[in-house]
Amino acid sequence: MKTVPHITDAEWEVMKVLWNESPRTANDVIDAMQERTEWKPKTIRTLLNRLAQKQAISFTQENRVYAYFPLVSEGECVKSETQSFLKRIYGGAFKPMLVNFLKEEQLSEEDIKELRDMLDGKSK
Amino acid sequence: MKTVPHITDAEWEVMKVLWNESPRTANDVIDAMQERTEWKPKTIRTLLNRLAQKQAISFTQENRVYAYFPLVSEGECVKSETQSFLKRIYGGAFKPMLVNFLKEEQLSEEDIKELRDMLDGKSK
DNA sequence: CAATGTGTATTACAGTTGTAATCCAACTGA
DNA sequence: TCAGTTGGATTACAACTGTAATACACATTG
Repeated sequence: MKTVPHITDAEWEVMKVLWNESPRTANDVIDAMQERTEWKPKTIRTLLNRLAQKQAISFTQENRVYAYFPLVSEGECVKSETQSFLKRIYGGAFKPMLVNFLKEEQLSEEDIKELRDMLDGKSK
Repeated sequence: MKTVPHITDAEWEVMKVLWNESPRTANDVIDAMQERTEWKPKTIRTLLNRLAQKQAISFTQENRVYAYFPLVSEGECVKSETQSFLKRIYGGAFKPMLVNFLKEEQLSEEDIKELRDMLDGKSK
């Protein structure tokens, strides 16, 4: 099973941009990021570098410009982060978390219906 | 709404011990921890100190010995950590996460039944 | 009372993370 | 050709984390 590198909070924002569309040049990423954050361009370049170092992304070079693209899928990362979250908070057990969430969160009538349909799909 | 301090991975293990039973002396905590981790006693004391500093726990003094107890409940912390997790991974939306989980995770027939019952309880 | 043990307080130290600034090489326009 | 601009590489730096070790103060024992 492929292990995905650990992606930090700040890095995650950059990944989202690349998952959304790629390849993108550093400047494209910077533009996209500045619609959602206050980060300076230099900061975003740092994050791109770190992500490339840890092989979460890579790039192709076109003249002097790099175009970045993800090496790991959003699904993989979500799964991996979820696993460690679950492990930390709930000792790894999935159902207790669900139970807790369902207790705590407010869901619309449609949400509930949708979830129930999914459960129906799961049961044989 | 009360804000809980951020509790790190390592600190979380200590909190679990105190949530499980408190107050406990440092040595009690250390004993309990050593059943589950390899951490040195000094390490655990450091974690207790840091937790006390950030007011996640406090202590009473009995002669020269401290007895520690949580200042924040497990529920609060779970909720708070879950919020930031959700925000980071799913942009804060709860249902997409559930949908994803239900797709990914394998649940027993009883689990599914239990969840369905909970959903029934939620819908008016 | 002196040495030893024990519990707490202080200090250590490297790796990670957030958040950039500076340096350098190449391109571009005058 | 020279200076400014621009993209990338290197460096910065403090806070937070994991993981302790050392120092200190009080208590106990011989």
